[in-house]
Amino acid sequence: MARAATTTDVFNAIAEPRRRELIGVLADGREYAVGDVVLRLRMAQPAVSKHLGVLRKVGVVSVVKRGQHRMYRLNAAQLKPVHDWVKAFERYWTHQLDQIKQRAEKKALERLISNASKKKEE
Amino acid sequence: MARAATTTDVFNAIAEPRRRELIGVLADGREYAVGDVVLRLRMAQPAVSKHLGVLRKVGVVSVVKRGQHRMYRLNAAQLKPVHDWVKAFERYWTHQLDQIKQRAEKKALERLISNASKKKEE
DNA sequence: GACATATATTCCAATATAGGAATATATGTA
DNA sequence: TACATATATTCCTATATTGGAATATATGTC
Repeated sequence: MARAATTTDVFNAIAEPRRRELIGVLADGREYAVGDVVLRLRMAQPAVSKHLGVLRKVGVVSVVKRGQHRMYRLNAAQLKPVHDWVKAFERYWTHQLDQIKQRAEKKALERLISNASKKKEE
Repeated sequence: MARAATTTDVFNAIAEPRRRELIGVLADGREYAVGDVVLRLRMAQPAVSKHLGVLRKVGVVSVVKRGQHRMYRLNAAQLKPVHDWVKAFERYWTHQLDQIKQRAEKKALERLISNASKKKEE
């Protein structure tokens, strides 16, 4: 089996950094024509069209035609699954200094143990 | 250019659902041998080893040898970039009912406008 | 040493990609 | 109609992937 298509789900779609940049441009909630994005990101037009196509397929952006322009708008709600998933790990880095210290000490201890066992094994 | 390697960064690494499942197993912060994960997820052993290898390369898990076992542990802090990125869009879905209503109305209005302009263009 | 267990690595196949270049398709305008 | 603008699509190439099967590499135990 090959790697899952980028259009499989949001996780695959946002793995590509250019697409995250695209989303960044649309992040203010306003609609943008393809050309606007091309100018802002200085990306080739076909690249922008293709990336927007991927984002559209997973529902992260929506399009409406207006004259010869296609106006793209962010559909941020589709990013929620990513947020939900990663939010579960929030506590590992939000808990303040004392926690960080605790973890540093724990890590140092683990390193000692790890090194000790490595030496034994070599 | 081909798609970026899965080991390029966390975003690419977590795009694969099996790897998110792996992370899910390690989510309690305890360490697990490869065999433990194989049993829990009923995945083939080589698959587990490979996926853990990817996660290790991007720093999401760490390993220590212990006897014939390799104990993997989650390094959740490495997931922070994902959290930071997606957190910027939080407001789009966390704001309560009245906000959702507002958005629905806005959307309905936009749809009217969009349809109107579509009709003009056809 | 012989054998079992735990894990990693290699080889294979099929597949989807991203970018670039060229081209096609609308649409607007004179 | 002819031309310009905006956008999408097609074709190309190089590359990395995932899973499976087989195999290699520790390590533990008798």
